Amino acid sequence: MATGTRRAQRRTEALSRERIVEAAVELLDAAGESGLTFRVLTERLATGPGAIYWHVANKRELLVAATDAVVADALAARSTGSPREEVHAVALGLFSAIDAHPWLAAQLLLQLSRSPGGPVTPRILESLGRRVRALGVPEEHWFTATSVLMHYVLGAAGQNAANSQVAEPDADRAEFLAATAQAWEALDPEEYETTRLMASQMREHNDREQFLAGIDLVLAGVAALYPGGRA
Amino acid sequence: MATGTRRAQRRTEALSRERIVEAAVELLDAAGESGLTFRVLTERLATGPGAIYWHVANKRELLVAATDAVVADALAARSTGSPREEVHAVALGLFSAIDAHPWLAAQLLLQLSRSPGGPVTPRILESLGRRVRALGVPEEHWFTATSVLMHYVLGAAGQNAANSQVAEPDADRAEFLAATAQAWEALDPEEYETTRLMASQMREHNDREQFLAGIDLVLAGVAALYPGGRA
DNA sequence: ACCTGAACACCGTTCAAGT
DNA sequence: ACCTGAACACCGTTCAAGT
Repeated sequence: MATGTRRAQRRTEALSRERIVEAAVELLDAAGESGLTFRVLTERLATGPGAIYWHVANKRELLVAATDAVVADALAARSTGSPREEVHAVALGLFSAIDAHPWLAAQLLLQLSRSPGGPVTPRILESLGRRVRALGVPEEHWFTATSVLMHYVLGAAGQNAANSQVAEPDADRAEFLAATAQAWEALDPEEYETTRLMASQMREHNDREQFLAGIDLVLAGVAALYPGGRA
Repeated sequence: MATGTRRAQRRTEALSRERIVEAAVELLDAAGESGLTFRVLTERLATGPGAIYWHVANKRELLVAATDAVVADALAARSTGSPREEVHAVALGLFSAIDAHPWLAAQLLLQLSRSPGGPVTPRILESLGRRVRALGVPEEHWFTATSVLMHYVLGAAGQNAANSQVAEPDADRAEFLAATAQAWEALDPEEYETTRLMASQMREHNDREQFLAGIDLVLAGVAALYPGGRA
């Protein structure tokens, strides 16, 4: 079940940027961002650091490439349906990818703000923006509507992923949620009245259904501001 | 204008957690997250690393404390007005704080997902959640509506902050936006048709007005789903 | 109780040298 | 063109020792 420690085996294949990125994703999946190290990567690929640096400029670029590879894969499936259904499909695709690769959320949020010229931002903007167009939003508001959608999708999916990130996917996930809810309920009743009341709501939250409720809230706003569209 | 290099001067005051956090914020403001180092911090405070570790458990805790201090300050002002106006005020307060402390965005996003039991998440949830309540949203939907609002506010503000982060606030900001827009316009016309069309929209975007347009989109969704509220 | 500072284990990155 | 591996500068953190 665990990714295990395979090393120095397939020395037959030559090193390539692709194989490096593939190994990077495996390391990230297995141990999170701190698990990706040139030392470990070097051992896994049975080479020296210089070999990796010949194919990749630096660690930042490697993280961008790993992120882009996973996102491209997550957005590859072409859905067909009403614009609303397609938005759901794209959002769930990203949700699932982040759930399967918990390190992805932080990388996406960082790269979105730090290097919007990189490959990842356009990929996500295009997938969502196309459906926003199809909803009948006027062109000058595409960017606003798409931005709201994108930030919610990534933020909420990231929050969800944190829950499964701890350890085993099932037992600890509920435990993590319960611990968070408890922390909120222990807050000062006067200063944090609303948060305390939201805690119970939060305890059984964070699955796909709750996630889509947020999407539909945004879509309701779109429909209200731009009537005549076809959701 | 620059924060400059003051060091080893005020040795009179004793070391305290407060002074350490204060110095940490200064270093983060001056040089971003990579500028906060125990070596530099140690020099600035004219002590050894052991002294800092006596007041603070580790670097993560120091970042949480620095983030919390800045956010608490940003949310301190009590606004009065319609729920919609108050949501605007809270959102702009966070927007301004992130603009003034560009490292804040990444920290908020990380802490939101990695440690929602920490002090920062409840602070933001409470500020926004209280106004969501006032909008007339039924209790079982407070969390959804507040989440959408929160993720958009932090995501969009973070994206905006990246623009001023580069160097000088004025000249380079427009330059950064233009470079991003150009990168998008250079994309493949078939695969990225919508992103290319959004590029021009994006070029003069990212100020307060555009930011608030996203907020109003969410509020329109709230009003549509829960009529009878008073925005 | 609070601080000192040398030491430890580790990191990303470079670069002369090989093939 | 592609790879090796020792070395460099730096990091967060620890801990015996001081006051």
